Amino acid sequence: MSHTLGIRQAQKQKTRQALLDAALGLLEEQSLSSLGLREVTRAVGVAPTAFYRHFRSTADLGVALVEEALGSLHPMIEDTVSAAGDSDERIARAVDLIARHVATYPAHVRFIARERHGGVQPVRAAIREQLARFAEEVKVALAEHPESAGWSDDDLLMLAGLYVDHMLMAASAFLEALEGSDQERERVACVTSRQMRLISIGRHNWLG
Amino acid sequence: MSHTLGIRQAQKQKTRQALLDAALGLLEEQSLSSLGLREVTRAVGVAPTAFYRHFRSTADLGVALVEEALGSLHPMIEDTVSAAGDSDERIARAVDLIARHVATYPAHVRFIARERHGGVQPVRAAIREQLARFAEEVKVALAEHPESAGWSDDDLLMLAGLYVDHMLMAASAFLEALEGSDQERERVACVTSRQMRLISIGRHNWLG
DNA sequence: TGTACATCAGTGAACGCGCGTTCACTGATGTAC
DNA sequence: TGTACATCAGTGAACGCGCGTTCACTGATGTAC
Repeated sequence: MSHTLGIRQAQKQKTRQALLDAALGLLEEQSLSSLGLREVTRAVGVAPTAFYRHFRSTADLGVALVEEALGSLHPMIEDTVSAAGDSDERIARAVDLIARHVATYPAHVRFIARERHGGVQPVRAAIREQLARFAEEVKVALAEHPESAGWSDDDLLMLAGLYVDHMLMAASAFLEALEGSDQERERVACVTSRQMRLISIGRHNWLG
Repeated sequence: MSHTLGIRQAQKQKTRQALLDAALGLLEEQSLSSLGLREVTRAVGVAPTAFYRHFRSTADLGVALVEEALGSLHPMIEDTVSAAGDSDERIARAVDLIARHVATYPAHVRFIARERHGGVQPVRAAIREQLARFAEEVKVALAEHPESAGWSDDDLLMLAGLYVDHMLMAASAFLEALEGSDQERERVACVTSRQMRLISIGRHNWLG
């Protein structure tokens, strides 16, 4: 039988998650450096002092949110880059996955886009570290492709970095279009596809 | 003879600029949505109420900062994209210009990177608008190149958008490396150059 | 040039308010026997 | 199973503080004659 959390631990985790969720909601309309501890506890319905049982500060909560937000991206990235099919099929699949992810976790995407260059140093550092790990993973996946024959490790990492950055740009563009019309979203998808194709063409003709 | 500002107007402009400069300094370590009006006036040495003679709110000041920060970019972009020489020379020149710009106006670059996706809607809108204007300018400049023969207007705009976004990514990478070693900055320059070359290769083989 | 009045950038006191943090506490849950 | 004690997530009062905004003001600058 599996280890069951005690009632106390389970309740604590539940409150912690409620704080994270409430913070993520509040962060749709402000940035972390202006998020107040009391705002968060008020939204959850606990006393301000309860906050300290879970986080040292809002910056600390922010770092936890980074793990949560970027954790959900890992499987998607794997899917995107290691999918079968020719370039155009892979691009179409990647754009679709990004669009779906943004529609499913808009607050997570907004949080990462906002705080990547935001005013809270530990959060910036956590995001940078996770994105570097992503780039490393993408690099490993790219190395598997037959098109990568003759590519140096350094060049693969350069390309992986370009992919990761561009994926984030695309996600943020989809986010802006989320409350817009279908047509607007279609335009973002179209432009993103063509930009990815251009990068892909650059890749196939690199050193060639 | 040119029109001379009255003493009153001149003094007012001086105070206004001092408020902008002080805000820009304070924004190196926080984001606009947490910047207080009193912080700014304290840094300048005027009464808090003086703020209202120049701006309705810190968001309003932020919009003014967007004009200032992105205004200084205009000539640089013109230079970069319409320069003579072959692709590699143009790329080397562009990377050098970006690195110099970041070293000269680090606070401006940080402000734009931070507030592009920041928590203050009017500021985000102002940045988006200015970047769209940049992309339009870049598109026009690109259309002049002989390599652009046969390109549709839409594809040129797609490419221009990719350039603008990537330029911002590069600027932000240089910014992170600003307080680092020469070696670190050299690495950023090297990776950026190769990414630009890959995009350039994609461009030359587009539809071909 | 001099005078009388208008303008308006910057002042300083006052306000009500929400903030982060401290502290001793409560009472449900966990543990040892 | 029952009892006695330990743990600790969440409470609620209290604190000092800085915030944004209001208001009537001052005095240098500008303007009309």
